[in-house]
Amino acid sequence: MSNIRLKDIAKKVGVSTTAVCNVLNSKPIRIREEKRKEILKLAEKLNYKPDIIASGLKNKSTKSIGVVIPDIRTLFFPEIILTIEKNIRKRGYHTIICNTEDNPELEKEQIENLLARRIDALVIVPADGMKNLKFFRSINKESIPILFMDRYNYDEFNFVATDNVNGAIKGLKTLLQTNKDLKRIIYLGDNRRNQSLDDRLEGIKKELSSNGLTLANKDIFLCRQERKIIETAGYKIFSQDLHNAGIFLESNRCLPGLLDAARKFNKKIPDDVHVIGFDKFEFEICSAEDLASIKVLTKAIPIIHQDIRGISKAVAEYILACLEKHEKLEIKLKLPVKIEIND
Amino acid sequence: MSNIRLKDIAKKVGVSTTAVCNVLNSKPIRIREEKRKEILKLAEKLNYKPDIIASGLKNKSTKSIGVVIPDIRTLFFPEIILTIEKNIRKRGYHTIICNTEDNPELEKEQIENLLARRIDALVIVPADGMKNLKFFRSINKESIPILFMDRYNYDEFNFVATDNVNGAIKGLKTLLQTNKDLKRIIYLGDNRRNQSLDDRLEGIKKELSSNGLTLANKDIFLCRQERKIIETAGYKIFSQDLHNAGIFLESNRCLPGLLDAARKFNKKIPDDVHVIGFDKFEFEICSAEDLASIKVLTKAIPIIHQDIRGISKAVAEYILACLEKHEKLEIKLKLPVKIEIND
DNA sequence: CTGAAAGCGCTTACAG
DNA sequence: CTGAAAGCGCTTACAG
Repeated sequence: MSNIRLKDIAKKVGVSTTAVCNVLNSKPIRIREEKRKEILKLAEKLNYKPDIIASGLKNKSTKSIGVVIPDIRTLFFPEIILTIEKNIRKRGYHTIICNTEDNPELEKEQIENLLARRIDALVIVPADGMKNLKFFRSINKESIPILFMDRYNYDEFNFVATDNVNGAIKGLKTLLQTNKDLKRIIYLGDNRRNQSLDDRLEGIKKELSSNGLTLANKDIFLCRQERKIIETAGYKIFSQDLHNAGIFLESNRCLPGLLDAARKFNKKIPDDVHVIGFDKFEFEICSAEDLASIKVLTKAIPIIHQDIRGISKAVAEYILACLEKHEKLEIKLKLPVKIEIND
Repeated sequence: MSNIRLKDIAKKVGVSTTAVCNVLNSKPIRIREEKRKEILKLAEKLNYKPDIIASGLKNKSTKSIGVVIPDIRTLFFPEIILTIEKNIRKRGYHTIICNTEDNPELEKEQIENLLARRIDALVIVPADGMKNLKFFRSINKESIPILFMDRYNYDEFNFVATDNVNGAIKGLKTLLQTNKDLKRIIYLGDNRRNQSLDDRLEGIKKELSSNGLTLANKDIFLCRQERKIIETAGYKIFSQDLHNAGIFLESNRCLPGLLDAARKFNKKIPDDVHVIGFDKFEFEICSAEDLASIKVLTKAIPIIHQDIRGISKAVAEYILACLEKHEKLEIKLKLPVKIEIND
């Protein structure tokens, strides 16, 4: 295939590589029309593809965007990445995806590697509560645009994310409407905190207080997001009187564990307690227990959907705009959620 | 950060870039020990990272592996990619992932772009029944190792995949054991065929014939893998007498649609008919209907698991071996499945 | 033991 | 209008 170089085409047509390069990159025509056509035809015929590595070395642009995420095995990130990819592909850019396993050391290693690959821009979903803050500060001085996604830090960095405060508020409002007698919220979330998650918690507190209610500390359950551990937290929840209570899930990833717990306590959702949470969820049905747990649900729960498409598009557009203008534009974008009520 | 070049270090230490390059790449020591240490210390201090692009241009190695898959939004591929990545990262390699949307034209475009990026090796899950066969033949002559994954073509290309014939046989055996009266199999699969899927079909035919049974043509349902369309196919299935019949799913991706159909016909699984299929599946519960459909299952169905970890590891090991030996080794690997019976 | 020089393939400022 | 030459940063065969 394309081991064809500019030089090869130049030799065959009998012009300089300069000429060929100019023609193929449609630089102002400084060559006889006849030669120009000949070059284009030959390039076509030989299926010439410029060596992106070589042109990258010269141009300081590799036409690639680094995307650093915690884990690709989710519902959330593949969707986002696919959309980003689609949007930047048209302009000749590719993504290089790196997983950090939510581990700051690996994150640093991955980012350093991406920088050594001379990526043109960097999109980061920072690991573990942004433990690499100092490192992020240092790379933020780099010349390439750096954008945080999904998780953020208000003041220092550019970001595109969900409006988590208002998302949580909207979710809680839905819950309050469904259950007029609601007097108490139980909050179930992750024990690894970051600004996005704290914002959800804050939203709940805020909206409760506008309703003359408060979120008791004992009603905040933060634990590692593993099914068994969530189930254990669920025991504490379901052993209480849940009359007039509702459960707010920081993420619906909590749901399988919560259902496991409900099943053991013979509770039904939403019959015994109303639940709402962020993000769509899928239930992997691999065992009799899974099947039993799913039957705890007598109605689908309402879902707070993040605007995945909106986030992806904003990210792609921002990156392309920066690269086009050769400038690190400013962006602090928080996108609204949509509530899906599943009746 | 690292805009530090070899030249910079050389200048500061007072040696040639050659010397610095040799030291940092631990080439046979041809330099005073004292200088060597000085170079290493300074590189460390300045956090020198060699420019992978520049070294790539010279070495013809970019330390990156292209991975071309139909769609990253599945359960299957993210898991595989993550494992491949983990295994090649140790040796300094990265993956560049491309989605083809199962579209041969896009696939060709993506691969050409990867080649222009001078990737060191290419892993392909070919789109749409290997429509790009000719193209694959032409790139297979390239100097870099090319490996097919998951989907294959027996004779021409190297591959790592599941042993689909025997996987289907094993699955059918399980079904026959569960239901001793089984006399008939209904096969539900994809209408976009490829060797992997044909092998599953073949396995079923083979095993049926060893049991003195046959797969009737009217019992083979091949359709587009969309929930609504599968549901319609399901109508035809469930309107029949399913006494002594079992359903074999080419992929459990069919399951939601099949459950939708079963629900409308008021059938239960496995009470009314036993089902088995390839791959684990997740059910997205977004509506009352989803919830109703899931309740068609009174027991979790047995699952034919592909050896995802085995596939990923074999892929990574093959690639690394080729790159180490500078040779395109041969591999035609079919890995056995595992049956998970969910009691 | 050490370094100057050429070269990977593309690009561009500059000289004709 | 056209092309020779220098350079991106790293690497290596070669000359000292």
